[in-house]
Amino acid sequence: MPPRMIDVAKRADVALSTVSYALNGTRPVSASTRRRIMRAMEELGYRPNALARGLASKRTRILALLFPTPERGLGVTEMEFVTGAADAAREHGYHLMLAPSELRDIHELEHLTGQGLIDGALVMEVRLDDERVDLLGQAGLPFSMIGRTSDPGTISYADIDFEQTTRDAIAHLMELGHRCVGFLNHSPSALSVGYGPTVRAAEGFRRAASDAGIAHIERPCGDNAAAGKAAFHELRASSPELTALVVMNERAVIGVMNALDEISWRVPDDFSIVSIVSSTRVTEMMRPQLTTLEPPSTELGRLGVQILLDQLERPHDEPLPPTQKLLPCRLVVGASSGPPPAR
Amino acid sequence: MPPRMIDVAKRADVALSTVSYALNGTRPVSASTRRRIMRAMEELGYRPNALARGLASKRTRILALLFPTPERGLGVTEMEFVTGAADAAREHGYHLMLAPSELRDIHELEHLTGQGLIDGALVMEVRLDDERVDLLGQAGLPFSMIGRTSDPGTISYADIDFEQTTRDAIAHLMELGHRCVGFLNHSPSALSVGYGPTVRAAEGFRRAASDAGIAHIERPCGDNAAAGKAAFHELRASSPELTALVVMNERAVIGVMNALDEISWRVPDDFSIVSIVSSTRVTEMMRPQLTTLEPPSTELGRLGVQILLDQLERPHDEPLPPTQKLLPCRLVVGASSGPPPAR
DNA sequence: TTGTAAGCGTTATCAA
DNA sequence: TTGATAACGCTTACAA
Repeated sequence: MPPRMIDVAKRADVALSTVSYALNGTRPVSASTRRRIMRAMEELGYRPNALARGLASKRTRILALLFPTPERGLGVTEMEFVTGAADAAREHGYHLMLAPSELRDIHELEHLTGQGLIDGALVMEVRLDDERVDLLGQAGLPFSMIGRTSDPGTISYADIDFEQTTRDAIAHLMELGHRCVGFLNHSPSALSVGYGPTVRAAEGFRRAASDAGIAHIERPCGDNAAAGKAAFHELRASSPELTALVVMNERAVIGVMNALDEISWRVPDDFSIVSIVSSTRVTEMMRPQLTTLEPPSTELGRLGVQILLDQLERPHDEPLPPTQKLLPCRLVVGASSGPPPAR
Repeated sequence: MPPRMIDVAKRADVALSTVSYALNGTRPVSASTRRRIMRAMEELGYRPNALARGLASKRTRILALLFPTPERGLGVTEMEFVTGAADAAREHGYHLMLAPSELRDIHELEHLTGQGLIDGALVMEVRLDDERVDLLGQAGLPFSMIGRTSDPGTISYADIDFEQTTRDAIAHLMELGHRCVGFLNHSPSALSVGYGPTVRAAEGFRRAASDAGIAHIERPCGDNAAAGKAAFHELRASSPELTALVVMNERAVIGVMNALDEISWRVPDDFSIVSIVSSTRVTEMMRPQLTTLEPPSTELGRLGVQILLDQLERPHDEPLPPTQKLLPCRLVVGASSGPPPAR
């Protein structure tokens, strides 16, 4: 029912193929015929059929976004990955398809790649050792990651610079005078499955603390308020000299605040808190507003797509050096960090 | 390079079409040939090409999710719409494509619908009067809404029951003894562009208050803490008898809490707050934890897809009564609502 | 129950 | 600079 290319061709009085060439610029077309063709297209309200085009050209201009949906649901940061990626894709004339892939059903991934529906994939929530990445590699499907495996090799990625982020958090606290800073991480299970951010933040903190010449006290912590509260109490019992905490756990940090309340410590007078890799959308909701190292989530989403498209649109014979980028978090000073108490 | 249907046919020693019929169940195939075909498919690792299938059958099994990205970004609730929709789509063997559509670029929508790429669309963030909805209607593309226009007619939708939600909020507060309850809504601009939830919540609150025989005091409010704070002070100045506030504005509610702090009022002893249509993911982060009417976001996303698929998979000759569903929010009692003070 | 063949709407090769 | 026409990989009448 919608006009086809042949209809345009007839109306412009040219061959079908000429319309195709005019449309794609794959071959020179004289200015006058091009004009006629364009007019015909306008008049008919012609839109090229994406399926037919994809079938014939073997390029669909569709990208897949692989995102697992963890038990707890996704947060603001993840939403920003998605919108950033979707925006970037659109700007480049691509579509973004959502592929909710649990790590378990690798079959769905095979299904997806085998369908010939997508030109490439963007992988979110990457683990240090990630089957999906292996599979995509085997499938020969171009892809990039938001995050990275332990050994990315020649795979392109955009990730947060956790080394820098933990360093910045410690530096901020040391400038304020703190000399004993703890680190509250994500859950033990995130750590044990090798979730990238969890592992790298721990390593980064360790190194940064050691470089700064301060003791490093760290703990994983369940992703909920109760766990955060318990963790704080334990941390304080075992390390009473602690004057500040770097927290990479949005759900637990509230528990820490509650624990402080319980012992009538005020933030930041008696204790300082810096939340890392958490959106200000969230930390603004807390009182006092948390000092935060905010991840460039939207930017990471955009970058992930750009990196992928670089691969896709590079001529196949050229060498393709992977693009691997680490972006820093931005320090947003709130009201949860101040000089240590004179105890 | 990947195996095609003809390869399967040859290996199973049947005609190409028989493979197709076996695959789709469009026509009876004897058990034995079907077995041979299945085996051949397995052995070859055959995956049907989605593009070719779509081109020939005029059905792609791809759904579009239309979501505008407002200035402030999307929140947890919106993310849940997305994951719910994506999950439901996958369960039914469909793909979900993200179409970040600003209201302005109606052209992109035309582009999308004209491409023959999608079977139907799911529209998010619907306004009372929404061009996108009009356009989809004209384009003849099946679609459903999460939310609804002022006059949905025969368009299928799943939306929050704002009437019920505001009623529940007021009922909760009245049970506690409150007799003068105010309502803090979204921004004036959301109201003026006719954003569905904003308008309906206001209407719902008005009716519920009137039915309950209490005064209704309401105000729109900018989506940020400063505006929330100012709004509270103004509200209190003009209506000093207020003992509680129903708030449908996640970003402003923190400002209200700050304002209460300023005048040394404690929550809930001196003043109660009920946050409506906001995720517990967010209200759990606040101290005291807010009493909330939590929207069934994931469910709405799922339902939106199901409703759409009902339309799509119904035989075209049958009459198709639209499915229009309103879902209630769930009351989660936190620590921000209690009996009114004995002033 | 199975086979044959005509599309589906493009791209891209080969000629002119 | 342009035109025919063979793929692309499948669905679906129409025949047998």
